[in-house]
Amino acid sequence: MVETQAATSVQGHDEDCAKRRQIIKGARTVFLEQGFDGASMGEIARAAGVSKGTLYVYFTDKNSLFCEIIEQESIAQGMLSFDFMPERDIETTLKVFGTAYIKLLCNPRGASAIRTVMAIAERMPDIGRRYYERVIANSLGRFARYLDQQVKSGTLVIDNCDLAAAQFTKLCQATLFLPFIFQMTETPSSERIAEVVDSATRMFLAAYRAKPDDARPS
Amino acid sequence: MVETQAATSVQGHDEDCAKRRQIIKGARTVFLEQGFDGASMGEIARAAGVSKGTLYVYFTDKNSLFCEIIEQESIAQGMLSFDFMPERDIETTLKVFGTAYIKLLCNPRGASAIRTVMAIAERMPDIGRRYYERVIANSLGRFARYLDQQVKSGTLVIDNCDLAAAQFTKLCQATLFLPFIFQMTETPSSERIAEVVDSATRMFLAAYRAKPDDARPS
Amino acid sequence: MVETQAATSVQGHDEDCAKRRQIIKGARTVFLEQGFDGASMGEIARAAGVSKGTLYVYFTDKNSLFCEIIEQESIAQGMLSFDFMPERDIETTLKVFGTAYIKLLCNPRGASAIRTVMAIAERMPDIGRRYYERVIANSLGRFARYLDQQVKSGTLVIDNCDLAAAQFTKLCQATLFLPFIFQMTETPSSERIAEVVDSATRMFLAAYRAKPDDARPS
Amino acid sequence: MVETQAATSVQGHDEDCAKRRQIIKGARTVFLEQGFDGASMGEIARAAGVSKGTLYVYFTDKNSLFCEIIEQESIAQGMLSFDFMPERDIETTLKVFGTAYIKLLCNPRGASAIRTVMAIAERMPDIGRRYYERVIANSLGRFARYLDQQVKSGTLVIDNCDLAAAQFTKLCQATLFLPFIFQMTETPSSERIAEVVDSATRMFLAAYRAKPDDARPS
DNA sequence: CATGAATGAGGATTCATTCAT
DNA sequence: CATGAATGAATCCTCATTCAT
Repeated sequence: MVETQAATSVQGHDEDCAKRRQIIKGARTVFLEQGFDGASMGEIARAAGVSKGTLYVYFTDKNSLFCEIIEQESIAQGMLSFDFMPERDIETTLKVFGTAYIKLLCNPRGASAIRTVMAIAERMPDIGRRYYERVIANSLGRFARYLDQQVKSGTLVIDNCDLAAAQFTKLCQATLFLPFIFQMTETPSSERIAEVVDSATRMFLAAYRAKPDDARPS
Repeated sequence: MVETQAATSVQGHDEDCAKRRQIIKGARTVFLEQGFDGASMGEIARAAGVSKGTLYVYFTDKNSLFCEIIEQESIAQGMLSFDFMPERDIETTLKVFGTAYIKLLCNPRGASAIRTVMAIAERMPDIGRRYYERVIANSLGRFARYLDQQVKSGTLVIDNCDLAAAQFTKLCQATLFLPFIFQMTETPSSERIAEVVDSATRMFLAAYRAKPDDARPS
Repeated sequence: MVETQAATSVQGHDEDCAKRRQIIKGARTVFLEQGFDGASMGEIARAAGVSKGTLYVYFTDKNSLFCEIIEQESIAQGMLSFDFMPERDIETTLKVFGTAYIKLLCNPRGASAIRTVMAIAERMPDIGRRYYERVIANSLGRFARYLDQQVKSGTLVIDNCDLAAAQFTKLCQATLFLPFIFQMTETPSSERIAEVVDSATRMFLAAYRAKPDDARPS
Repeated sequence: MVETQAATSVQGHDEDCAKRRQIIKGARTVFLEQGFDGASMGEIARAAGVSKGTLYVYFTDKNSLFCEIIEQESIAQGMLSFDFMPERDIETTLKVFGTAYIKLLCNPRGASAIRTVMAIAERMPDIGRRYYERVIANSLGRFARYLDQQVKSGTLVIDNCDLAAAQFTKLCQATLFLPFIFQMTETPSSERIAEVVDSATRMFLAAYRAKPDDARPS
């Protein structure tokens, strides 16, 4: 109510007023738990602690509320990104990245988002694409560029860095992701993650690390 | 309602009479195309060419019909399995298996099933688990046993064959599976599949093929 | 349940089975009493003695139920038509027709239909047009053709029979129709109707009856 | 909220302060365009350029706002009335009046008002009655009094001037009003109006003009 | 007074399920 | 057994109305 805030508080219910955030929070819970069809606007309203009518003050319909949730979720996950510090040795970098990546994928929230988006991707392809681009392609792209640098600096020998990036992330998922997403296990322990990521790193480096002979072909 | 029918009508409707199969066929189409919530019993009845009432003669409710579909689908996919001919050289075996595996995963039917089950796994965890066991763990298990044999026969050196099996299948998915399931691309071409599977095979063998030195440590 | 009926009973819920008629009856009451927007599907269901769901078995939506009501109503009113017996003397014919016409217009049911259709004509022009053609233009047209005959037979001298027909029906409405439709009065008594129709007839004949001189211009 | 405004804000909101007029203007547009049920308070607020809350400062509810609109509209139309200059010859007077009357009835605004009121008359009979009295009975009454004068001055011979007044206005509507209100045609052209009004005038005078013989029966 | 955010009752519509035939 | 008409609960969404500021 003071002048310093006046400029931003005028904006009405379009940006990020408290109610809107409150709704989004409730909707995220319900949508990610129940999926698009499983979630009802009534339940969302209850979860958010507002009336059903209020939902429609902030979002034109169920669809657009859902899109907003996925959008935010994908931005949030896309931002959680991984610093590839070029000066650090490759092995450590791979392990740190792989571990962080798996922890993102194999926790209840990340898995819910993936499941929910995957489920709806056939009927709402745009949602699927946006999510893929924001969350998956984005990390993968940054990782691929890191690999590029390493190739240029002679540490690695890789033909197709995009493929290599995908390969590494896939290797890290090995026995962890699918069992988790199909509800076979709880979130994997740090030990199991470390084990799988170590193996992935070894395999990756075995395939792509520059050999001494490569460097000195003369 | 007359006696002439009594004999046949006694047998019950529990096994696999034609009507039941007909219903399952229609339901599979609709469930896999639309997902659990998207499918309506009316549409299923229409697709199966029976009345809505008949659905309830064979299945107690929508839920149990869905379970049956997924059960059958998972059995069907689990049966489509891969012959690991021990006499064939490893490289070829890996490539043949990898290619078949990806073709199974990245075609509309396989993807629909995975999507559908993944989507529901949070609300119906049993379904998720059964599917995983039947379809994924099953193939993976057989592949792991094949690797075991190869380890025993000295062709490969693998510490954890379950992990290795998962690694190979994951490597084969590298750049193919997710873009497909998130609707970024159509079913990948044979060429692209071959490329990715070849790279996976190379990487796998680089890591796990027995080196000449390994064999003669004595 | 006997064979003689088999052929017609097959038709399902498309033609005029009892339920459908029952729904239409209830819907007519409610729609004509409350107008399109004022009527709720719940109230219609209650008035028809069926469940809300049943309404949608027979009609795709509120709109099409409404159209059906108006269609039927307009057909019913259009069929109530007026015999113009050429052999009867004109004066009697006009009085009989005028009286019947006003009784149609100025009774609760006819008025409700006109009101309801008029109200919706701006948003659903097709409904307005169909109703006008079926109910109004139809009677008017037949009356105009009767006048034509009388002109040809020398009894009347009329330049524009369509205009004349409209004029007569309007004259008959004089002080009756609007007060009734705006709820100023109950259905007018036969005496009042006779009075107005007599006056209309006199005026019409004063303007259009062939004078003796017209017939013998020689 | 400061004292400077106190003085003016005391006067209450009952009469015709600017805000109130502003609301009425917006509401008229929306109500006449969409009908009572079709109009939403939100749209009215938008059309009036005030907040929804303000509507309820000036009017207790939607109903009473609607009544006010119809009231004002009926007054406005009732005032648009027709000067019956006694010195002008009857034929001209009738033609001028008939033409003005039809132009009032058969233009979008007049038609909207009639349609709107007619539509609601069954559910809100008072509204119907007030409108009839103000708009229809009023013009008709003044016209009837004019006819009275003409009867007294010997120009016309009319038994029931109220009936005659209604007859003339009805004759003028002949082929024009109903087709227009049922959306069969656009606003009729001046030529068509002139044609119908001329015919009405001729017919009216043929029936009611004093004949030379009438005047000198003695 | 003026606002507009918030409400919740009510409306149209869908759909899993039942039941008389 | 097979049917399909009938149901009514549940869903999304709208809108008149209220109230704190």
